[in-house]
Amino acid sequence: MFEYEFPRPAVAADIAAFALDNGKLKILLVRRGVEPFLGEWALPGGFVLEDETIEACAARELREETGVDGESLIQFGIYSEPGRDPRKWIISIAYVTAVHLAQVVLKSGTDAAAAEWFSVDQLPAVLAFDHHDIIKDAIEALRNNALLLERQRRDVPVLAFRLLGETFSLSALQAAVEVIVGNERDKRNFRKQVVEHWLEPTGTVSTGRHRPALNYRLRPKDPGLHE
Amino acid sequence: MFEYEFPRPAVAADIAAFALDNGKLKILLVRRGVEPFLGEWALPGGFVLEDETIEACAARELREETGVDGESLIQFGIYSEPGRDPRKWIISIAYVTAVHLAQVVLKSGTDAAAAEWFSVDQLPAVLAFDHHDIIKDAIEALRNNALLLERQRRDVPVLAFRLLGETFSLSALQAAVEVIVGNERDKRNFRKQVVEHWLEPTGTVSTGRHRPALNYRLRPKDPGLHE
DNA sequence: CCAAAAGTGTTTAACGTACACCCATGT
DNA sequence: ACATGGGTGTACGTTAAACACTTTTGG
Repeated sequence: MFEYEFPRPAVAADIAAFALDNGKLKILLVRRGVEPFLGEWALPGGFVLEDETIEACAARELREETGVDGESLIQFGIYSEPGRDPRKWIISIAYVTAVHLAQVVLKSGTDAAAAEWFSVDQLPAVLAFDHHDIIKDAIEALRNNALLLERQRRDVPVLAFRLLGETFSLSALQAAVEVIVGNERDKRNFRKQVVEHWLEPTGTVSTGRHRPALNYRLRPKDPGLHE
Repeated sequence: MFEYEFPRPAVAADIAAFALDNGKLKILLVRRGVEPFLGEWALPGGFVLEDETIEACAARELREETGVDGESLIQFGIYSEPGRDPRKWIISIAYVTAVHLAQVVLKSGTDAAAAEWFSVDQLPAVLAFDHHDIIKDAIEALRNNALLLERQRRDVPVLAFRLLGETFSLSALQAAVEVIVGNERDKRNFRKQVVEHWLEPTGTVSTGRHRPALNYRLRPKDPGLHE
C-alpha cells in the first residue's frame, strides 16, 4: 500500500458569535457575496489557510467581520455531512464565542457583502448550507459554556462575561445569564455565588435611572485551586 | 471577490481507542505501513472519503482495525498546526472511545502493518506526527467522559461501561473507573450511586475465586428525567 | 412621595463523603 | 479454617435552593 492522492475537502471555520442587544440575544450573520447561496445569510467564516490552525482561522475571520479579537473561541461541532454544500466538498469546523456589542465594528469580510445581528428567535427563514443546524447547536454550546454556576468547571472560558464590557453591574450579569439559559434565577443566590467565585468590585458605580449599582469585573484567576 | 480554488488539506480521523487489559489501561496503536513515519507507531486513523462524515470515517477505521463497531465515538480535538505533518498538509480530527478487549479482533488496516495495545504509561518513545500530544489529550477526554459520578450529565455516552462486557460485577466497574481516573473511591458510595443511576441487576452471578458477585448491566435509559 | 432597581441573611433540603463489619466462596 | 473479595447503613458536613424586606436614586 503506497501513498496516493486522495480527493481533499475544503475546510472552513464557521463562527457563531453572540452578543446582547437591549436584552435580546443576537447572533452575527453575513450575507454571502459568493456562490453558492449568494445573497443568503450565513454564519461568518472562511476557508482555512495552509499556514494557520483552524482556530486561528476562526479568530481571523471573526476579526475581519467584527474587529473583535477572537479570544475564547470554543469549538463545538464539525459538519461534514456529504452534500451539505451543493457543489463542493466542504467540511466546517464550528466555533462559538460571545462579544460585547459596544466594541464591535461590523465590517464586510472578504466573502461577505454585509453583516448584521439577528435575534436568535427571529432568524432569516433561509440560511446558507446547514447553518440552521449549526446555529441550533451553537446556542446549546453557548448555554453549556456561558452558564457559569451550577456545577461548572472553573477552567473553561466563560462566555457570559464576554457579552458584557470590562465592568458591569450584578444585575446586568444576571440578565445576561438569564437571557442565555432562558430561565430566571434567584437574585441573592446568584450574587452570592458569582461574587464569591468570579468577581471583584471595581469601586465604581454604574448610575442608571435608579439606585446606582456597584460595578464588578472578572477576577483574574483564583490563585491555585484544584491542582 | 470571487471564488477561486484554495489549496486543500487532507483531513483525517484519528481514534484513541482504550481498553482494559488485566487492570491496565491500554491504547491501541498501529505501526505505520506508509510514509511518512513508516514503521513508527501511530494512532489508528485514516483519511476522510467524500461520501462519509468524519465520524463515520472514524467508525470505519476503528472497525477495520479492531472489528469493533465504532459507537460512542467522542470528538475531543482538532489538530491543524501547520507543519504537523512534515510533507503534506493534514488536519486530524481526533476521537476517543473505549472497547471491551474480549470482543476485539485486531486486524491490520489499509495503512497499518500491525496493531497493538500499549499501556498508557508505557507508550513507545517515538510516535508519528503529534500523536503524543493527541494521546495526552485523549486520556483527559477519556477521564472527562468515562467518569460517571461527580456531577456528570446523564446524556453523554459513558465510556467506562464500554471497557467492560455486556454484564459485569460492581467491583469490575469500580476497578475500571479507578484505573481511568487514577484515584480510589469508596466502595459503598460508589455502589449506591452507580446502581441508583445507571444499572440494573441481571440476576446472574459472576463466579470468581471467592464469593460470587451479582452481575449488572447498563440500564437502557432513565425514562424522562430532566426535560 | 412614588416607581424602580439595588442590596442584603437565614433556614431547609439535597447531596456527597467518611467510615467498619459480616458474608460467601475456593483452597 | 482462613484468605479473599462481595456485600451492606448511618451520621456528618457542604452545597444548593427557597424565601421578603429595606435602601437609594430619578422623576
